[in-house]
Amino acid sequence: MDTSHARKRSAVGLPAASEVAVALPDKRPRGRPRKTVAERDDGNRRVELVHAAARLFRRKGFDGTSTRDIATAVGMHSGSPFYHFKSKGALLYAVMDEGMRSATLRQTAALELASAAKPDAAALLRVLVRNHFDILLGPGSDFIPVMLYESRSITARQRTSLAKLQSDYESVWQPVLQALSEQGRLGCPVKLARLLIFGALNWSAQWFDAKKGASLDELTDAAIALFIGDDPKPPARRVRP
Amino acid sequence: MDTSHARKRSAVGLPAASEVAVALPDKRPRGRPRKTVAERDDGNRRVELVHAAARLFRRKGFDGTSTRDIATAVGMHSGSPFYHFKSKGALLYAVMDEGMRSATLRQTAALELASAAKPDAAALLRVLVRNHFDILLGPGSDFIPVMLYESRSITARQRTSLAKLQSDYESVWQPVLQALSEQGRLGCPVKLARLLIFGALNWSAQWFDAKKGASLDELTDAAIALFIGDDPKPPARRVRP
DNA sequence: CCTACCGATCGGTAGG
DNA sequence: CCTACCGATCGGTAGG
Repeated sequence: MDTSHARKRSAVGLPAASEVAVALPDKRPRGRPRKTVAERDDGNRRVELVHAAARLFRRKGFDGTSTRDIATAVGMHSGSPFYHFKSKGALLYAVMDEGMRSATLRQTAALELASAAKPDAAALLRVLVRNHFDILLGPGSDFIPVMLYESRSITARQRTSLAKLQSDYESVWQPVLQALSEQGRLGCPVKLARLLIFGALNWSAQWFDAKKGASLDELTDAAIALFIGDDPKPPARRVRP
Repeated sequence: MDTSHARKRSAVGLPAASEVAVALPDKRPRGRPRKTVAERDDGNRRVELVHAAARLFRRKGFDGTSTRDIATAVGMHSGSPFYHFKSKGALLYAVMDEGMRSATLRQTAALELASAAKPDAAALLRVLVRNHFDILLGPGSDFIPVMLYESRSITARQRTSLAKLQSDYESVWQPVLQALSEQGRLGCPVKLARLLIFGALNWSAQWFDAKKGASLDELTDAAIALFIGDDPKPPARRVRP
């Protein structure tokens, strides 16, 4: 995990004009030192911006975050984010796009891994739910909450693109829910079940506190038990004695 | 339902200065006509402001709504809302406070009404869920969504007051959930069940569309079936043949 | 990516 | 509740 966006540019930049005093004699290699290729500006300043934006958009909302806030968070000056993104809205969309793609990839991988054990549908749902909680509440989990709670601020065109990504994410769940429904363990139509279940999970972003209350494992147990009943499931494993 | 906030004040106000030409001779009863007592300004301009604020805060968010937007919505000029509320944040809190009090009152009344029939806990849960959907998605239902999705913008002190009101609302549900839990129909601890159920319900504010898809009755059936299983429940009643 | 800046908008207030 | 206004802040841009 890259945490380099914590450094402040100004701390290693040129001295302020006021410190340079009058005019320097015209030596050749003066001014801003040319960066050796890919030394500082290896192009993932863009990635840093997206991460900082995700964190701030989540904490203060899109409208409550200024592009200056974001610039400051990565040690840039106020106009510089617009060198990387043509607008504040483009930054928001980048957060959402990255969040959705990464979430779908993680779920697909988790499902593939779990499939080796020939699990039943309930076990697969458990995998999806547990992963969903991790995506939503785990470390560095600002992207999906922003996606969920700031979608009001994207354009119609962006909304269309995002709907495609959301549908990709849903389609990972679809066969699992379908199987459970056919086993009579869902209690209501698949489509409504998906919406209600996503709601129950997504809402946790509003109240979950990693430092107290249930763990993500306990949360997963509770959700599965609530949705598909008290069927075969491992005894509640508690980490602390 | 009062819809008078749709009228524009300017349409019945004084002509603009440019239309009055030079100086009028000093007749006595000129200028703004004195309103007969309680004719226009019967003090519920405040209520209109809260309603307009609720609608706008929901549609555009707190930070995305200007006090000028709200003033315009009720036919006031830009500074006038501050005659009724000392700040924009006070308006937000008024929306949330009103929303929570009204929700708790409605649920308490519904529960009292239903209790006449000596219903079991599942039937009571159905009443609460159905009412919750109505509060959240029915006509004029902007207050609770604002409360749910804009709480980031209130002060710590306001948050404390609001927590009390939220706890009042939860305590209406508590005995019902407790009873279901004791009957072994909940599948997980009451506290987690409440959080997950509220999540499933509250999330509907993000996707529910009154003009298509399930009705509130169907939604209620689905939610109950998902949470407490396929137990005694009336056959799904469809309005359309 | 910085510097310097622009026009627009915002919450809020004084004084009537 | 209106009028007239203020200082602050905002997204964004030109020009380097």
